[in-house]
Amino acid sequence: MVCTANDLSAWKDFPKGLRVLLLDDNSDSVADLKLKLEAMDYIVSAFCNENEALSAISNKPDSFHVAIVEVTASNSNQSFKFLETAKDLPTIMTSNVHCLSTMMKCIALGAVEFLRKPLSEDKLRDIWQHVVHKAFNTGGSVISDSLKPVKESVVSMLHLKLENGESKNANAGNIENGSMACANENEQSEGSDNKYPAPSTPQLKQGVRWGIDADCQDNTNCSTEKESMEQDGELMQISKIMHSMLDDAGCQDNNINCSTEKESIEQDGESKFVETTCDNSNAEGTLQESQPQRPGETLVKEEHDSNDGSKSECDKYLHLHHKEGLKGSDGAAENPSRTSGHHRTCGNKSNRKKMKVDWTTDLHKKFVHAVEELGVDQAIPSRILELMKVEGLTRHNVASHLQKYRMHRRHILPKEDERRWPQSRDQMARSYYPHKPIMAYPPYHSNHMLPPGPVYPVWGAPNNHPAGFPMWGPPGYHPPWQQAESWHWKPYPGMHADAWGCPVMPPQPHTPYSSFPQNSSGFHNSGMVDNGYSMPQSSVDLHPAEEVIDKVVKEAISKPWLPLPLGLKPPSAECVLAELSRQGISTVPPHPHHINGSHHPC
DNA sequence: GTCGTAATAT
DNA sequence: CATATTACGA
Repeated sequence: MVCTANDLSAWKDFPKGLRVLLLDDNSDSVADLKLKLEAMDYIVSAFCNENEALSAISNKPDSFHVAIVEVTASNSNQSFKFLETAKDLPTIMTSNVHCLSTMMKCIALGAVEFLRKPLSEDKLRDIWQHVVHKAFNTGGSVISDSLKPVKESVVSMLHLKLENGESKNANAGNIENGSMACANENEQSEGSDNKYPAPSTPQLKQGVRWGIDADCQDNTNCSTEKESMEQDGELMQISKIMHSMLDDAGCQDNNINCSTEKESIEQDGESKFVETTCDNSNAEGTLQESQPQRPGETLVKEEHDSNDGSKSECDKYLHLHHKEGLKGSDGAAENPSRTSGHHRTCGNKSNRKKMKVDWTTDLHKKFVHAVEELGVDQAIPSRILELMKVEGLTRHNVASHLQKYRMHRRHILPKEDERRWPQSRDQMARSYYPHKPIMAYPPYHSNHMLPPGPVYPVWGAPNNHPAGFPMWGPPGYHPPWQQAESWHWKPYPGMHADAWGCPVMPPQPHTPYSSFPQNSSGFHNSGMVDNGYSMPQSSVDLHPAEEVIDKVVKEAISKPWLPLPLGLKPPSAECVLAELSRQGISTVPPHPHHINGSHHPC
């Protein structure tokens, strides 16, 4: 066993106290069995007569947890009668007669198992499984008091297992809350022989299996592979129980959804999903637009995706509720379907896993907004995540999105810059001056600057969204400051046309970067190249400066093959050589300015 | 451990 | 395709 010492101790006497009804016409056989069972700490009540046994259970239905009944050619009818009568008692049939039809009949009549005689200790040792099985398969609410302790013990043991063992799943602690209504975390098991009160409530018959899943009602998946395999080793059993519990927990935990089949539930705290899926919590349909639970808060919702029954696969997608209707914003338009679509998709079984975030317009807006608030350079996943306040989003999601976001910006901005400061390329390349024209380019520049024909791939191509909006488009609303969302390509339709000529920027007087540097006096020419010193003040806050510049430079250097900015003529080889030699000659330019001046030759 | 990045997987 | 995941370096 994979148990640790603790586990072993826990398991060791687990069955202790379980009451076994033994029925066998042969007194010798009975005595033998009784001894064996008692040696295993079962409490045995032996009967050699069906009637006695029947009366015993009828008088005290909850006196036993499990029964072992021998069936012989001669007493078969009585045995069957017992079986039928004691339906609520897990009954193991045993016989020397290994007749298939007899075995079949026993099982058909409700026997939980048929054991061939002789009954070795190995066969007897684990009969408790049936008790546990029953305990866990009884409708959660109806579980008998007598079975509760059993369940509790099992849960406790599983706890140990979970905690000590490999799969420490966060939910472990909650297991009992979820599925097992009655379980408690106490480890009370050992000790008295009466640990397990006999069953008092007639319970369901075997059929129900993992009824525990009750919570996950609508889902077919929930029951997926619960095939029956009663007599497997305890590992099997445990495994099943664990799964069941975990599933259950999953269903309840409204944070978690489906996972792919990677049963690993570890899933650390990071990813949680908001809308739970077990369709219990809140019907998204209802509240979706009505009102955000928290202002500005966005929920992410899942979409059941391809959860074909068989596969446990069940990717969900996060969606935000468009509750915060930004007016008219594109948001509304985009996939409405999802919003109200199906919710359910309970994360059944093992599925609680990765979800895809659907970066809808609104969600993206939030993202952008967060980025803006943080400042482009200070926007880091964790902070963004905080600002976004979108449940269910993980840092990874944001990081991933941020990565993409940055890439796009990089692609676009740099070009603009270069256009603006044509020469910069050479200069920078020479490591002249990393120093920037401080004028960080206002993010939105990109909007305007974009070449009429998208030279570069545009991020949120309209096709993405049904609505036809580029997700990036900041259609109506612009966050206070820079619209970093320059992402979108055409925030201001029509305006961008003049990319070059006029910065058609949205009126943003207060914006740090209110005007385009391009024309403005020496912006790049003089200022930038040289010591970042001189210029800086003018541009004041232009924070983006350094970082951005670096990026630009990097880009230019690393991707010389990219089209040069408009109006920029690639430096001729001569030019470059000349420049180099010049520098070489001049050695270290005493004064940066000097160098600058010499720069323009091209 | 987070963050950024790129490669890769889904 | 858009994202997620992973791995690696900082």
